[in-house]
Amino acid sequence: MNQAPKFLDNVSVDCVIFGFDFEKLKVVLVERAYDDPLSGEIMIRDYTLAGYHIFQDEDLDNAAYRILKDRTGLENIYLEQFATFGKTDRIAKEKDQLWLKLIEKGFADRVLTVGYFALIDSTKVNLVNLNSKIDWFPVDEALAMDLAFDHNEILQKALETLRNKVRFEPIAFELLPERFTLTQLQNLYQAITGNVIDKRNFRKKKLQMPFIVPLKEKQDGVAHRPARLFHFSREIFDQTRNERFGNLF
Amino acid sequence: MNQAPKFLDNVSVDCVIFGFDFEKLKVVLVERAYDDPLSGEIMIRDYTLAGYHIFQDEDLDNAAYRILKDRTGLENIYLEQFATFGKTDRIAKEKDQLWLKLIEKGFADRVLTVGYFALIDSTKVNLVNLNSKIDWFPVDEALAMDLAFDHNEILQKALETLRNKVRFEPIAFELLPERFTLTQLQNLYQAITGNVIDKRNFRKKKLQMPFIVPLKEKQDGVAHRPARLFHFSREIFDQTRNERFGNLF
DNA sequence: TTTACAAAGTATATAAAGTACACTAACTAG
DNA sequence: CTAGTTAGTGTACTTTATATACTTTGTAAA
Repeated sequence: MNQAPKFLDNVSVDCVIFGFDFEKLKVVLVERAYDDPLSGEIMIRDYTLAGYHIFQDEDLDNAAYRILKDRTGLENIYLEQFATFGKTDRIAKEKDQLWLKLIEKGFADRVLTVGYFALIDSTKVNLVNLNSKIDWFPVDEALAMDLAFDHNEILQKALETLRNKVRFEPIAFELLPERFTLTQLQNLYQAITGNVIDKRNFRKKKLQMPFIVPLKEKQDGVAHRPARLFHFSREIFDQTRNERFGNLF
Repeated sequence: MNQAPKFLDNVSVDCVIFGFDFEKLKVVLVERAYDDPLSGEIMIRDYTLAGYHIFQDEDLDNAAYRILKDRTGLENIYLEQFATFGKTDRIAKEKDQLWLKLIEKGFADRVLTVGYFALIDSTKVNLVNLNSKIDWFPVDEALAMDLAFDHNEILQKALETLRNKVRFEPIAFELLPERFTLTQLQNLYQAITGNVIDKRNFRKKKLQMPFIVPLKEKQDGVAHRPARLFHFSREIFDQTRNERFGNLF
């Protein structure tokens, strides 16, 4: 509205970047801090998702990829749009208004944001500080924090989408290194869904999925019997996919 | 950008309104027509989804509900946001540019649109002409037409979302009258998914779902043995829902 | 009132998938 | 060589999915 026409006025993108540390599901948050330059008083200190505005001549999906690359250095990452948030009061909290006044001057007061979630192998990434501190947080902790804007809601929805999708699509592998053990995979599913899974049944089922291919290598550097490594073959998955059609409510 | 600040500049909403005529899945399309006022030559004559701009002080979801009410007169309809479309060239086709120049003067040249799909009992609705003709079209025919803007893509994505969701959530009932026969339900599933379903297995399964409750009434006015009527009880569904957790890729 | 038509309604056997459950094997570290 | 830790495995049972064809019940027309 009152900005050089470099960005779209009423829309932004927020990325929920998920990772897995072999124990818990994690998410990338960016610190939002403002200290009064005179008194030094802490006025705002909290966290946001990784978001940004959209350039005029930029495809929506590309804006999300750009944010992801800027923050993680990574390209060719699993990235999926999951929802758009457009309540009129989504940036109306007091601290958010203060922030917009102090820092992000000149943007419209009505901004919808398009939410994307990314799944990354967090063993491969070094988060990039662009002026603001950035770090991994356990998703459950992040949800218990008072995040900026409506980012709690966005994170919650991203998590729900992930929980649902992981049941029907082979996307969990995006959160693991290329070579992983079945225990790691099981722990990942447990971390995402919050359910406890029976080990023998889990392994039986995975072992009969042809796209989960056993490798000759085993883990090393562990102080116990090393586990066999596996990898997920998308080629085999695509070839053998069969759309069971049981459920139909 | 160059409009009184009544609408958001860079965002709109499009509704994919699905219905079912007991044979095929249908969708509401709105005619987009422009005849040269001098020569009378037909310059544009095609169809769009039901869309509109978003008011400054209007929640995104409400914009979708408003569009739905304006076009169908109905409230309390099943409505779900499914995706946001933001390619830079999504309104760049020649006829779309012509349309924007002739009719929708003054809107930004970069507009993202948030897609919603609605499921309505089409026996209950009279579509409302607001200047433009509006009608039901079989979804397969609509997809074969050259719709305005990127509306083919939007419709396609809506259909995919519906096809997926109908397998895991009891939403198909939204497309039927309150009281329906099992054959109607089966035809609906077949229309949505494109699959043929075995009658005996289908009925066996439905009859053991406690939330599909048989009524005493039967069909009438049919020239053959009348079928028993059923209705879907959301209360029973909510009480008896059990989240099976088998699939886990 | 009989007959033809049309859709409703029904059962069983087999295969596949999900679930519950506890011990032995292999490796490392001290 | 012993203790500690995780890897790895099989069976019985239950539930769900799938394949398959004939009888019943109503209307309409002869």
